[in-house]
Amino acid sequence: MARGSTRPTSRDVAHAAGVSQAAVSLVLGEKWRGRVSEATADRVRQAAQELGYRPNLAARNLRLGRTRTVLLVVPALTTEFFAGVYTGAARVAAEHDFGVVLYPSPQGIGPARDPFGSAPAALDGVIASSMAADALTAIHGDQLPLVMLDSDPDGSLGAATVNLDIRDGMRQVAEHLLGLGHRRFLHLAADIASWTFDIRADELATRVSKTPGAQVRTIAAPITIEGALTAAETALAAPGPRPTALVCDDDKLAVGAYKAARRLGLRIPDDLSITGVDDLAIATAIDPELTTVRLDAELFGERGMKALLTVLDGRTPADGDIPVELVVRGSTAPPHLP
Amino acid sequence: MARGSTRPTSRDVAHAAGVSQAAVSLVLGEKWRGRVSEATADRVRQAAQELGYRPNLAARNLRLGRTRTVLLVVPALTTEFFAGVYTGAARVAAEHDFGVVLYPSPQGIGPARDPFGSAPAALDGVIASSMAADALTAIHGDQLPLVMLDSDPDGSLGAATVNLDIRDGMRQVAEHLLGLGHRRFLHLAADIASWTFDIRADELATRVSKTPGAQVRTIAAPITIEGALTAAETALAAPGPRPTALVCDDDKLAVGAYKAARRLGLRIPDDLSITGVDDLAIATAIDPELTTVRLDAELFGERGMKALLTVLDGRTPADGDIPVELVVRGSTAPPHLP
DNA sequence: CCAGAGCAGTTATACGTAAAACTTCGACTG
DNA sequence: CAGTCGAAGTTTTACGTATAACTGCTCTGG
Repeated sequence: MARGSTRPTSRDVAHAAGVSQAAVSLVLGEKWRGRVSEATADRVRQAAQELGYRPNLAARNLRLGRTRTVLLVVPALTTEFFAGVYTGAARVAAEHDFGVVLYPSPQGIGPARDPFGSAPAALDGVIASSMAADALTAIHGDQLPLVMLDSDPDGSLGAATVNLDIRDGMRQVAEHLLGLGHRRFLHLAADIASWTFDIRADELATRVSKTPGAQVRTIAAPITIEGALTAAETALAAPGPRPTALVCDDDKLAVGAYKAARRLGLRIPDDLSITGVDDLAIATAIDPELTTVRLDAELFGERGMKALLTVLDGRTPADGDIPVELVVRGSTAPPHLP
Repeated sequence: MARGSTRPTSRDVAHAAGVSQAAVSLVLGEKWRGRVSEATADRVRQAAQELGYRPNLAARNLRLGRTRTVLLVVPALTTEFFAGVYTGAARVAAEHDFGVVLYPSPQGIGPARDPFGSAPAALDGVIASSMAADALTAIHGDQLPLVMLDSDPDGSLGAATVNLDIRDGMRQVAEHLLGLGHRRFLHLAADIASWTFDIRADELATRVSKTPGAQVRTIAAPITIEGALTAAETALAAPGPRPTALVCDDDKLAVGAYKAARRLGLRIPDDLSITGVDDLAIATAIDPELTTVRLDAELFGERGMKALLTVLDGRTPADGDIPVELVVRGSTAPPHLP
């Protein structure tokens, strides 16, 4: 109060309590057992309370060389999926007295100024989605303990990986549709180079090729409703026998596919079965509701944070993919025989 | 390199370049005009490059007492709306060499450990959505320069405000529906206490009450599809004359209303006209497409950041609401006469 | 009666940076 | 030729914290 408008420091608290700055640090750091008397500790806490003291993080971070803060790098925040990942990661972080800061890979902001350009000094580690891998170089995460989400375990040198078992998810989709009798597949793929999408394509192709008479064609589209709409419309309107099942890499693409089908006068699921991946809110907002692979985003975030904490602890995280589950709804049915 | 695995400091660079640490700071801080010769500056830059030097942010922040980092506080990241706000804010921030960090008001994480508990020392300012006002106390934003988004200009003591002209948006909705001939309105309101929703209710009630024979009933629901579905279903199934127009506080609520209508066998827009607010992706994903009030989220973020920069500059930001626009689509039509 | 051991603190230092204040030296001015 | 000035640095200090190392002081056991 006496020093104008600057925030009180531990020295101010010390002065108010009639002790040294070191004593304040000991008491507030909960490291005072056997060093400071109960009575003095009370005085210190009282003084800190009255002055509204809060430690200066910059100073603490400098002193300790650690920040108990990790960065979560995600693709542009376009869906609630990464909101779930954040929630899970933040929950586990809180249990270990860590904080999580979000860095959505900026669209159109460019590398002009990246807020974490020199952040390795201010962060203890990074959790990054492989879909935002491009942002990683800008962030210089190389110097930091790093956990990759949904990334090729072999390709990510040294970094720990936490993956959803998306291969199994795609297996479930393929078996569901093949079991219904579908043979002509169209795969509406995301046009992003990422392990998680490569796996989808690979698994679908593998399963289909094992079934006699079944075939799959793949088209790529940007993960936006409009992009998917355009791509699906041209593919479905193409000459030759029309596919009876449209497998989409995620729910957004599926929504675009719905719109394409509507434009072409195709009925779902009678003329065309459609599946997605994610199980976002839109999956049940559309009519008919979407058959899709449910991904547990929160668990994904939790596992990512736990893995990072393990790395920070100097140990190697055990791996093991996170199971996923096919949710069958109204957008899939046996194909109409021509 | 010689010092083991620790990151190089400005002192290491100085040693490598054969100058003092101060010289390094001058050169790299671009403050060396007339203080250091061109040749020496080159040597310093070269050495920094070779060592891979990057300044320690904690030390810099401590020294300067500023961080050029602001915090954006948003409600739980459930829609792409706040992704747009972030994008806009980050773009303006980048132009001024600032960084933006996201703090999604945690759901279910509780105040156990909030990563910004003592952050005032590590942040220069805060931009907060009024929908996340509860998180603000946890963040102790009171001590920091603060800009509120969509908050009551009178109620937010001292803090600057940036608002969407949502009152005008609701006026457009009301006039559109009244013009179509609707007289029995149901208002599906968000159950969050926030200026931006209060204004919606107030404006709608005002406009409707000015029209002879028109009336509006209001029900509140959580801003989730399920919550809206339940609330809308009970309200629409209630005895008495059914409303012909359902005005929703945002697009998510509208999606819930669509599902309720579908369950009750009501056709949109023949039996029921529905409107939303936001113009999210789902607005055009559903069938029929939703008549809604388009909010320019990116512009909102830009204006918020600009206002904060003005405050940080010691000046008072000029206000002026951001215009919004009604987008008429297929979910509204004249009421069927009974 | 004195060595040693707790107790209850204090003093001093380091983290890495930015910048104010100082130094050195040659060139120029009156 | 004394004095001044500018260039090109260097030395020093401060930011606020955490903690290692130190200081008295009081007991206690042998």
